[in-house]
Amino acid sequence: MKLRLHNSLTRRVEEFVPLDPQRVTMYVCGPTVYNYVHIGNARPYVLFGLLARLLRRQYPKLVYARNITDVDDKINTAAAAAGVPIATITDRYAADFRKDMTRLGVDAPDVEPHATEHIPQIIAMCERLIAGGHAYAAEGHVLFDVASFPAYGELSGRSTDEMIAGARVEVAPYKKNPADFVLWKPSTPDLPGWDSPWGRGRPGWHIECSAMSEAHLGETIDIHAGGNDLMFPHHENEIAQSTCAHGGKIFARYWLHNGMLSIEGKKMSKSLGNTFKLHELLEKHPPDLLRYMLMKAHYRQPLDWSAAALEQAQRTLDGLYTTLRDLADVPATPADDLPEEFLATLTDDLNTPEALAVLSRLGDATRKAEGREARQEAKSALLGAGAFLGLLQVDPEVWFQGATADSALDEAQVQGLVDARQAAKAARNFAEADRLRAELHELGIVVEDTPQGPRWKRASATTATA
RNA sequence: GGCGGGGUGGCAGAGUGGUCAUGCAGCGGCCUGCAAAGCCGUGUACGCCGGUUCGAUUCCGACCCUCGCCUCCA
Repeated sequence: MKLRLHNSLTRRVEEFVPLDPQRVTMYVCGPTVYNYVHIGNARPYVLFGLLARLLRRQYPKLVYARNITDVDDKINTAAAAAGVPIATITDRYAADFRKDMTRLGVDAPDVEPHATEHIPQIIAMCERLIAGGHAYAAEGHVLFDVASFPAYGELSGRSTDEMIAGARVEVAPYKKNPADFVLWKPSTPDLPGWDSPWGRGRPGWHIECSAMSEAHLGETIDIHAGGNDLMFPHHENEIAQSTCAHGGKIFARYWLHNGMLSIEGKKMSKSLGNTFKLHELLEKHPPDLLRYMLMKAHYRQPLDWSAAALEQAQRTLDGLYTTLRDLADVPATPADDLPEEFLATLTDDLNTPEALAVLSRLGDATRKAEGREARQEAKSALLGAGAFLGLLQVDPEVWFQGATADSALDEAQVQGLVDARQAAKAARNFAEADRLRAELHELGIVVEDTPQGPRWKRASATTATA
């Protein structure tokens, strides 16, 4: 398996060669837990979670870290507004985050470091940077000295000069250079803080990832991933801190960035407030649908979340589940051996749209397979590929008939109508049978006659606008 | 203004120097009491203009349009 990944550092797709196959390391920037995560946040966790799965097949010793940032000004604001300690806020939303990830079928990372549990490492890193001439203390702050790191701006393709020239933010008087950024900042008594050589304070935004990454994965890691909105300044600053703290050693060898989600064609962001909370979507839609939506476009491309797209995805999944339903009598378990063609799509820079195309072909092949063995094999392959993507593991009957949040069905009532229609048909009273079918249709139920008798399902259009 | 993505058939969305993406929707047919599901078949797709080439949607250049980042954000 040759894995190829797009490296933001070189802006090219490169073959992935780990530094040490016995210990492959990956770090994904996790959530800042001051609120529920939205569907856009979920994209990197689903996609890079899939990458971790893929890597683990070849490198069982993978160490995948996804942090929780639990100290931050937005958390302070939320805690102050609620009149509670920040831990009340962060514990709650971190727990919700984990729960939602589980529901979404995202594997837990190997390590889930919390920023507040790495304050000593953060302080130590600040001290090292100061000692190395890459940072300076001023008025209770510790600032990174951008001028001390000539490679600053390499990831995002900006030069320090440009950034200084184009600085739009008000420059704090204690900064040597407008582009210098905060590693540590002072806290007032009402804010959370820790004792440090520079007085009571708290970490800046970027330093925690550098410290946690170092603590759990080492000085040089193989893969660092996150949303492309983090490329600047967050990742740029991480590179600066870590590289300088480690005597110039490369920080992350492959940088992966996912594209942003939009909502009905409009930019989605927390600041604009047009976000869909993941936990709310999970109330309305099966995890399969949410995952399918996130995998439908390549991870580096922008992805528009819309009611129309949700509807299309629902129908596509219905089609695959119809195949599984039609082959319910074929015993099969998800195959561990993934079809070569399927694996090839994913190892090609995680081309999930191609993978989904292959999934459709596998569905087609499953439906067309003849003979007991061939049918079993085909179905196993379909289920196996589906399982890898986190799809198609629901019982088809549950998929089509199971209760959902927006419509609590009276199954006995439905069954009664279906039976009555069957009786009418047997009596060749087709007018009555059609009337009953129409009545079922009113309930959002579609009846299908099969050689084994009638079966029913919810109409696909159950995909309510999110 | 700087940096970086995009413009593909009705919609979504891959990909390729010359044969099919795939899904959804549509249309015709088979099947069906009628449907549904399934099956078979079906569509002058690659922003615009030049260039390279035997041949470009795919490579090069210009242009137009669009999105994101440059400030908290996955």
